[in-house]
Amino acid sequence: MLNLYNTLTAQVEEFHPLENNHVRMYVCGPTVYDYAHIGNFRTFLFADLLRRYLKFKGYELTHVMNITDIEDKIIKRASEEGSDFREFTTKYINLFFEDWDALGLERPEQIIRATDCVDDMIEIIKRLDANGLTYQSEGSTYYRIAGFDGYGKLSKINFEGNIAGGSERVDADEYEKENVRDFVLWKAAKPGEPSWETEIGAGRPGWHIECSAMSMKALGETFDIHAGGIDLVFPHHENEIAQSEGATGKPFVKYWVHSEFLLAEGEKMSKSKGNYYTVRGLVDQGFSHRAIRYMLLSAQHLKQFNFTLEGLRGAETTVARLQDFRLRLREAKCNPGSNPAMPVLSKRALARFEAALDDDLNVAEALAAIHDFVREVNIALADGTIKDDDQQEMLSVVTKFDTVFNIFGDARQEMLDDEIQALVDERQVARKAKNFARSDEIRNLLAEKGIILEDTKDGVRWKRK
RNA sequence: GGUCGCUUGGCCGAGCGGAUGCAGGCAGUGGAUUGCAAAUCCAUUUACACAGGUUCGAUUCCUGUAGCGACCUCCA
Repeated sequence: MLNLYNTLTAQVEEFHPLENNHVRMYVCGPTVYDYAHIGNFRTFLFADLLRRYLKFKGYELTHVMNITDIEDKIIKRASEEGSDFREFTTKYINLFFEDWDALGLERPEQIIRATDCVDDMIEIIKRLDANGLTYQSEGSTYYRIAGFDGYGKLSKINFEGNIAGGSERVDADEYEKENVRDFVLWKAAKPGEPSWETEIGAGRPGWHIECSAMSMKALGETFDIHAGGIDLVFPHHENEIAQSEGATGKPFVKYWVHSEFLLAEGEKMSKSKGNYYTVRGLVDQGFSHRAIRYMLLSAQHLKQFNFTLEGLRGAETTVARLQDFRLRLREAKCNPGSNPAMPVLSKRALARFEAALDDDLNVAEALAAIHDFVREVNIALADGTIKDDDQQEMLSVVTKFDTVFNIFGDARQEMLDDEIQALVDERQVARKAKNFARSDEIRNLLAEKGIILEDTKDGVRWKRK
């Protein structure tokens, strides 16, 4: 049984889908005005892990993600570039999914652009209006939070002792509002900005309305899981609840799950501090996507996690070890038959793996189960105690682990080109003849070409640096 | 100003009131293995921020201090 910490109830709860075996999940996606950074991807990788684990548990899944493609920064940057905002955002959406795919995330069943759902937003605003939860001011439409009883139930903010704008992040662009915490649903059109002609006037969507519209359109008025970064709890998700429940009168989401912030070199990532990392920036430095994936997944989502380059170097080694392991296991020449000790070993590893992830996605413990399994199988491979049938079973265990983590890499062995193969063969001949001078010479030569050799009892193996 | 979280060995990170594992990974060191390597395996170095308190016993609970971080309408 999967247990998850639910921000709404502030406790760990057993997960039960609302509808039989079908899980409906919504994840707040990117705002596309720049390259995504690794902090963004921590959240998406967390959602990917949850997604994959739900499927591992046998649930059917409908996972929806939005793309925010209309917003102040987008408008500003697009106009600085002199491009249409739609073209501008399309460019960054494509770049975003290049990173997404390279990091081995599965695509959600539906990906929706905010600007493709303007009609749905208007419908919700009209319903809110009918329920007396909106008011107009200077051409914009606002949400009146005083009219919604449950306001604050997610973030549990004590509004009494709080100073609106106390965070120094004051919005300079203030409109006339009845209450400082009221938020805009529909912003009045301004000259030079994109806008839509609608029943409630010309304008563009507020930040929060898109997620209510898209999630309910794709998943229904009540669904199972809503995920996102911790910073979205307030005000974004609080306001989504106000909008959705204010419109429908039904509970919006059963389980709210949030991932904590990623720190870099011990501090909040920021461009000015020089600890700001993008996926492609790290790849340019020679790091692999798989190591980045491993690293960002290696700490539980409710913990702040400190990203360091040293740690990433370590992840690189770890991930190479896992890939080596899978390859070695696949290629091992085992004797026929089976060893009854082996299934015991894999059952124990899988049980530990699942128990760990059931415990609010304790990835550290799940990875420990994987690493211990790898070591135990390495020993069995060296001893020759692993037989043909076991080999297949062990490989399928690895595959099971990997459906959730996707960190072992591709076990397919590519072919060497003829010239290199000839060198490898020549070296084998030299070794048989105990001509080690020539043998080492060839090994060094291949190393320069980026080919690392391993002499094993089953023959020579090679891999690329 | 209000609310909250974290602090574990060189680094990243689990975990628990003491009885058979002071996880796991990375780095280092020593060893096994290897023609030598690589890979693998084995061993291993003052670990639980600081000061009090509760307890027979605390790294694990409580209080305070310090540092770091989060939210209080840009933010994953």
